[in-house]
Amino acid sequence: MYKPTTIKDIAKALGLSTSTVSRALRDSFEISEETKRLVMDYAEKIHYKPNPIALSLKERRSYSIGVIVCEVANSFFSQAINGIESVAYKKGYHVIISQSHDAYEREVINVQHLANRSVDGLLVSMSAETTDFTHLKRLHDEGLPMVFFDRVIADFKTHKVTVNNKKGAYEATELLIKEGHTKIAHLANAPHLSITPDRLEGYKEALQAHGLPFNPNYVQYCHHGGMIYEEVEAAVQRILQMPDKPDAIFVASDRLSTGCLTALKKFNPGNLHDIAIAGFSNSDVINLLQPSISYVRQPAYEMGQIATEMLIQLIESNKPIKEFSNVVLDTQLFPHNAPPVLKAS
Amino acid sequence: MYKPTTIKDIAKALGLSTSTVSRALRDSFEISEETKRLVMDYAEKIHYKPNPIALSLKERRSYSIGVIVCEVANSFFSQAINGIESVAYKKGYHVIISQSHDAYEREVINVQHLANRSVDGLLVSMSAETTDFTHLKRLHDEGLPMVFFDRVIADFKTHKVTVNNKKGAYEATELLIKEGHTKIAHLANAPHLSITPDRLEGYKEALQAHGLPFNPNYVQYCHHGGMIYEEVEAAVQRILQMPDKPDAIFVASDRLSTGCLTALKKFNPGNLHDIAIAGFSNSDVINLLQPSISYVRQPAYEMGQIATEMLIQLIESNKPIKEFSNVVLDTQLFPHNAPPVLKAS
DNA sequence: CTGAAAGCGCTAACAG
DNA sequence: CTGTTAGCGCTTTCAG
Repeated sequence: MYKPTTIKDIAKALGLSTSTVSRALRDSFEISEETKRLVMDYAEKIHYKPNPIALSLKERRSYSIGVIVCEVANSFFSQAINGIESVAYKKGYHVIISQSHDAYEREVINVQHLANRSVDGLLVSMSAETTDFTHLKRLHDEGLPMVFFDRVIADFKTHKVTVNNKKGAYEATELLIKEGHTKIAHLANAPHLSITPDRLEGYKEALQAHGLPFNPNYVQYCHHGGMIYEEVEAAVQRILQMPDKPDAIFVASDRLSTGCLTALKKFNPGNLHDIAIAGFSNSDVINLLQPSISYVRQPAYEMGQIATEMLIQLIESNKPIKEFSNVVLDTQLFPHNAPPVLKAS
Repeated sequence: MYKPTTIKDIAKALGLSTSTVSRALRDSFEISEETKRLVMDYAEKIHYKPNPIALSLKERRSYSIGVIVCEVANSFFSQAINGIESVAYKKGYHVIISQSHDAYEREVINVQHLANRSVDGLLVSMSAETTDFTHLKRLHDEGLPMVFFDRVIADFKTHKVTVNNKKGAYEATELLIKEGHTKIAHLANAPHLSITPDRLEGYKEALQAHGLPFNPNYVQYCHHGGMIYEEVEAAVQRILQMPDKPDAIFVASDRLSTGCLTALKKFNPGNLHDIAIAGFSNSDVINLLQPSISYVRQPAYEMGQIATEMLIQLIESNKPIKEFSNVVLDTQLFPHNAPPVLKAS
């Protein structure tokens, strides 16, 4: 059994009291240099490390923050996590990641698991399935700091970090229009996700601005956000089989974009450039894909950083915060013939 | 400030002692049904949740395991993490992920951070830069359970989970040979990583088995394992500019594979099928890449699962374990014209 | 059946 | 300058 050395061991070995040892280790001014040296040297020698759990219990905080995303095996989220981690570690916090796999039940369990006082705050991106927010609301009401990013909840009084989804969608759709496409379908994410209506709106506005009709049948939803490939394939198939077959698709997310390409490759192997694609994606191999696609990239790393800074500020503030900000960053559009981005952050 | 309810609050509210409440909550046989009901109902009503930190302090364990990988934004590792998470959560453990970014210093800091009694065990995949293992050795000697996966340390007495790297490399190289290539270069990972000599060996053996000469110049190392794109690009450039220019490349890892393709696309835009590629990769969009490549896939999810099961077994064993196993799984080869894998696990 | 008290490792008044 | 004591939330003897 792992039995780490404690302050008591040092005290006993040196014939001092635990409080003296504690103070010496924290370099307190009320301890003689001589004793400090003695204690420090001995602690060093036996590789003493304070027990963070005891500290947490005393200080009533764990210096850890929980992150809940749908999955880490997704470029957007893994980049966001890199951003989260970079500021968390810099400020002395651990990061505990958990995945909802876009399932409501998993989300509830994980949130419960993380909460219970084992994290000081939560960074949340909603699962695609979730429509009931009481599990989060309750914890938030009890005082657990939370910051939402990417997939947010509209009426939740806390900080949020998102991108301008409407604008990103508008630009992607407009690009397709400018390339000469007129029958543009939209492969959409789960309907109740915050990002879904925003992106739909941008898509619609771009059509309207360029005098193209909006055809509701052209919008196909994927309720599992691409987590189930078959669902994406079915949606793509519906699009391909429409009487008035689209000549382009605007795709609403990373996983949907790759799923869509896979499906197109399956249904249309000889004729990949039959349909143009523009979609949200943070993949770092997007430039290597075939058929080549235009894509909207979100500043995932920065989003993670900002959300974490906000959360830590919330955690470390001693007066209750009533004013919440909603940071909205811009996306970046990469037409499919643009030079490749060589490095993902 | 977040102030969760404690057992004391319940005791006070109900006019009981804390020990009675504690026992009632754990459904102890020595508490009357009536009292139990009273306590349970009230606890439910105020959403009482035991403080896991206090529990950890008492039980001297945290029910959390630390994972250290180079980065999560890498298909192999994010899939492995999914496997880790799936068994960890099932057995009631939290997973704390940290990334070394293939830098020695980060690895040391993170391992220290995780250890110190805040995790019950460690799941480790070495950083590409690390050559000194004392930070891990010491913790292990002090009794912290550890399991290595993928990138292991040869002389470290603990459980390990790897794939048959030599065989995977052999098969990939052989495939290139069977396709008619005779001048096969090898884009290799950092030299001191365990997987590097193994994969090099498989490459060499395949050449030899088919009567091809081994040309040491054909082996180009990337000391940062692809984390720095420029390094990969330079290596690819050296390969392309060789007097006896190779007609194929066997690439040793995920990040190198995509980096290699990006570089080829840059140097050779018109002539992508000039050089055939076969490489290790767990990307789920590999079938969409252009130029298309053959790839060796590792059972990342299973590796994560097995490693975690072993670790938890180590943690929960009360007698010290002296016999360690080295699980070696098989890789799977996908020729570049094979039907696509539709779902990543 | 229930309560009082000790202790997990650490810090922080409070005394000397 | 150093020691004693109490307490963070919880479980667990040990006493009733």
